[in-house]
Amino acid sequence: MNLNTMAQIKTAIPAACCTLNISGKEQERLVSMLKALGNPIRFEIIKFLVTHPGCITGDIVDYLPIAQATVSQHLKVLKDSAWISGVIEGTATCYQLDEKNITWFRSKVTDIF
Amino acid sequence: MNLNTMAQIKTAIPAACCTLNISGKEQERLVSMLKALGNPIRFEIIKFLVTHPGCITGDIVDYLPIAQATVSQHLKVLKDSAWISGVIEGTATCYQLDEKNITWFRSKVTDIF
DNA sequence: CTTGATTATCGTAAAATTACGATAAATAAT
DNA sequence: ATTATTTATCGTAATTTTACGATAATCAAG
Repeated sequence: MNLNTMAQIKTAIPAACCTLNISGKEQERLVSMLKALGNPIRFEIIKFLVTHPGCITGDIVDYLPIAQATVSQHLKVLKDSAWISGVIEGTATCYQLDEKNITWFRSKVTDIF
Repeated sequence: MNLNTMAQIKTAIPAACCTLNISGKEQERLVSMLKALGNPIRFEIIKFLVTHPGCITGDIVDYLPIAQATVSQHLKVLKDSAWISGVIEGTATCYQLDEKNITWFRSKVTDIF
């Protein structure tokens, strides 16, 4: 195959703006993170944690217009998808961004898009 | 405020790995895109379109293990969130990635994460 | 030990999503 | 004109998500 043929192929099948070169468990993990963040309340929680690292559940409950039980449920989704981690401190739980996984998310998105 | 005070603040409130500097309509748009992509079937459709640009609905239906009506519904979600665009060609519809919006998505993610 | 504070979980209701078959609409082919 | 092809939409069922109050569990404070 010479350069001319390559050029023809490039004309026939234009290069996409992204590769989406991902599969298997990595893809599942990424889709899970996308799904978790694709909710307005959970997105706000992540934003809040940027400016309030190590805050406790009650702080987030005070900030949001929804019930404590619902906030706890959203926190669980964010924890399960590895956006955040929680550290039990006495009777409270301190939450913070899971920087390692967020870095992974960022690099995966920039890799495949 | 001198450098010493700055250092103290930096110790007290460590810089987060991300800024999440987004709000309003932009945030809504991003959350909508995240939500749409946070579904295994729709993620597969986007992957398929990378290697099959301009393919028609029927091609995607053949590729996926779900009914035509369901595929059409997923395509609508992807269209509404601007991941893809469709061009009617006779009785068929050709779909392709919405490169402009995908580029916007990529740059927003790299901006705020 | 009792009380108060904090949070996760349970049970459940409401809303949204996902899925399908059937059908309609639009165009192409005969 | 009739028939075939293709896709979107409608109606609806099943599943999942989201939300809430009530409760249980855990620890701190008195």
